Amino acid sequence: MKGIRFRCWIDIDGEKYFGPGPVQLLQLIEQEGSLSKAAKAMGMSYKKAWDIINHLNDKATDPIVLSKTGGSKGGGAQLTIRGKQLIESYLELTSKLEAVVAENKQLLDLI
Amino acid sequence: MKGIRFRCWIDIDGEKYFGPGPVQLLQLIEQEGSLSKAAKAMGMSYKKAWDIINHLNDKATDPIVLSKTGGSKGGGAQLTIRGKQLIESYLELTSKLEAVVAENKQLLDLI
DNA sequence: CATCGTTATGTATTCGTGTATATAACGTAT
DNA sequence: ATACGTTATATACACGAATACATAACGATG
Repeated sequence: MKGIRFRCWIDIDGEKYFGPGPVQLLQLIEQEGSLSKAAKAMGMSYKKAWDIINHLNDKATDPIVLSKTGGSKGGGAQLTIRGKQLIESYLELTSKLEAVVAENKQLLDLI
Repeated sequence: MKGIRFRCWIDIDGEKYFGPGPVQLLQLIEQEGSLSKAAKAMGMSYKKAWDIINHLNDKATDPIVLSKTGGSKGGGAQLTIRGKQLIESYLELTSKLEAVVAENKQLLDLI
C-alpha cells in the first residue's frame, strides 16, 4: 500500500528539540501523571523518556514539565500551562499539514 | 536559533520509498548523467546511491532511472519522464507545506 | 584485444542510538 | 524507622544502519 507521510519538528541550534515522539510522551504524562508510566505506555525506556523531558525543560525559556520525587505515591510529573500550549499549537500545525497532504494524493499515481 | 522543520516522503508497504534524499540524488543524476558522479556530489557512497535507485525502480510500476554499462564513457544514467514528473510533483507538494509552516512560525514563541 | 570509467554486487567494519541494568535520592504514610 | 513507587543518574551492552573496501561485469573506442 502506498501513502504520503510527513514529520514536523522544532529545531534549536540545528538539533531536534520537539517532535512527534515528545508530543506523545507529553500527552501520556498528562494522562498518567507519571513519567515512568508514560514511558512504559509507549514502549520506551525510562531513561530515554527522562532524557527527552530533561532536554525539553533545559532548552526552553519556561519549563514544560514539573516533576517531584518522594511522597506516598513516590512522586509524579505533570505538564505546565506552557507544555499544554505547546502540544496544542503543534497539533494544530500538523493537522494543517495533513490537510495539504490529503489534497495532493494524486502524487501517488506516478508510482 | 529556533526553527520549524519538516520532512515529507512516500511510503510503500510501510517502508520509506521516496523522500528528500532520493530527490536530491535524482536531480544530480539529471544534471551529471552519472550515478557515481551524483553520489560523489552529495557526499554519499556509490553503493548507497545504487541501492536507492535500485529500490526506486524495483518498487515502481514504471522505471524512474535508466542506466547502461560499458561504452566509451563507461556508461551512465538518466531519468525517465516518470522520474522527472515525480521530482516535479514532489517539489510542488513540499513547497505548499513550506508555505503552511511559514504561516505558523508563532509556534516558536512558546519556547 | 587492452584500456577506461561506469554500473553492479557482496562483505567487513565502524559508529551512533536505544536498551538493559544498577544504584541513589526523595518524601509521605504506616 | 521501614517500606514503597517514583524521579534522577551513570555505565555497560546490543543492534541496526551507514560506510569503507573489494571485485566483477560491461561495451565502445583506439
